[in-house]
Amino acid sequence: MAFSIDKYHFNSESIIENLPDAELRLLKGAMKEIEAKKNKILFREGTFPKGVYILKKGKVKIYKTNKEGKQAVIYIFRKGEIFGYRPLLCNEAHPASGAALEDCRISFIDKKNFSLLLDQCPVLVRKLLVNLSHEFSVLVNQVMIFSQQPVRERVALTLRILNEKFRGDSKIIFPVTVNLSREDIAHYAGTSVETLVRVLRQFKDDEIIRTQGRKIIILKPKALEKIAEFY
Amino acid sequence: MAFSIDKYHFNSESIIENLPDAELRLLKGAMKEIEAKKNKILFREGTFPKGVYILKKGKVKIYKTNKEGKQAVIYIFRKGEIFGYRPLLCNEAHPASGAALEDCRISFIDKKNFSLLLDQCPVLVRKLLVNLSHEFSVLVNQVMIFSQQPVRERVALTLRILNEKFRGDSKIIFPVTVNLSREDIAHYAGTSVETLVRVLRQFKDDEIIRTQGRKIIILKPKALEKIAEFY
DNA sequence: CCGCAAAATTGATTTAAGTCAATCCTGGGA
DNA sequence: TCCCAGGATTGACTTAAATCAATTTTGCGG
Repeated sequence: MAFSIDKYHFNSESIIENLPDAELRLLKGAMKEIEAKKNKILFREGTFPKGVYILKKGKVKIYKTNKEGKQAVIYIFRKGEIFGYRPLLCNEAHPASGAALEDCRISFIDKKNFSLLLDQCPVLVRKLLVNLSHEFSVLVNQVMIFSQQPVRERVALTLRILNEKFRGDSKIIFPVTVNLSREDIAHYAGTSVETLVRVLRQFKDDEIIRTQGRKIIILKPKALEKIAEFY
Repeated sequence: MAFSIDKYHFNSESIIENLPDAELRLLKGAMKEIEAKKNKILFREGTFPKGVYILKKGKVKIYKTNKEGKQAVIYIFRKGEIFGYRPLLCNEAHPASGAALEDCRISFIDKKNFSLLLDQCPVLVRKLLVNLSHEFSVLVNQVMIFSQQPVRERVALTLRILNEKFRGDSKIIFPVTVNLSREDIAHYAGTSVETLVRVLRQFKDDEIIRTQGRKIIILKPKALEKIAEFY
């Protein structure tokens, strides 16, 4: 089976894009524009959701903190992605926290409006269902990787995913510059900072990546796919 | 935060239970009863879904196999649970395989009928959306655990989950007898058979569990929760 | 543009858990 | 009921990755 980034990437942008006019109007009407500075926490694990977020600019990380204070990054959202609606749908607390990795611009739909939207927009409901199904597959893949793959493979996959997250809108795929702390990357790959750095060094020696200060420039995303490929 | 098994357990039974009469009739009309002997593979990872399964009797494991042939058990379904509909909704291949752990009786709804059902049953669609949201939270928790927790904690949680899966319908909660191969349990906990057995030995010495042949009798599910609790 | 605290890197050491190997048990089939 | 192959268990050893510790780099705030 060939590598496909879709197995590890949600791409929820299409939800809003292909909505019928009537539903789109309702959706836009319910939106409120908000700003979030870098490091701003949008919601905390264990709290009940206040609404839905659609990211217009910037990046947001979803993470869990264990009792020793160690973080596990579950997912990173890029521009265009919609999030925070899941726990709202099933009336549960957020299973994880969300924080801005960069200065963000966000369209926010509050709980009440979102609930009304769901009643009035059957196409939206179906689209959310489809999206959630795909997101689920992504998580299944992630569980498998964490439970089975060694750190080199995990880091390779993480970088390949970040390549997707940090590439611009243009079709020119590389080289992509990833601007994220070693700590966040390590926690995304499920390893320690030191171990991450050692793997990065290997990749540098193999000329798969290059670094510029703390930025990582991905030279050969295909090579990363090859390392991460387990099927 | 107190331990709650719901964080690790889907409990999709309610989907069918509280459906309006009209939708329930449609659903029942679309169902076909099938049998599956122990070890029968219902669907294979990478193939396209043929329909939806509602488990009437027995247990089914969902698992992925990596290129070295090693399995990761993602989830175990018990009587009453509905599965296999996710990839159908988003038109994707199954991300994992499904196999009967015991002789099973299953209600099956084929792809075409299920699609018709979705168009005619808005309540069902909403219920599936809610269920999927909850399942997602469960997976998020699982990713965190695998990426951060040591093997003792993982095994404790796995046993606590199996306690839930193998308890009967009665409200008498314990002692529950878990009848599953060491291999399946190890793959569920994301460890090797030998390591699993060593942890089981500790739990036996601590009188948290007892074994009878290959069966595991869970004496103190609360103690397992305590070990598994990370929040 | 300078200083410095925080972040990144590298090296040394420890440790948790996997692997390999040998033996024991057990439950299903003849 | 007994046999025995596959499953479970235990012990010895290896290894991957975490932790600890010291040093270098970097980019932000004044």
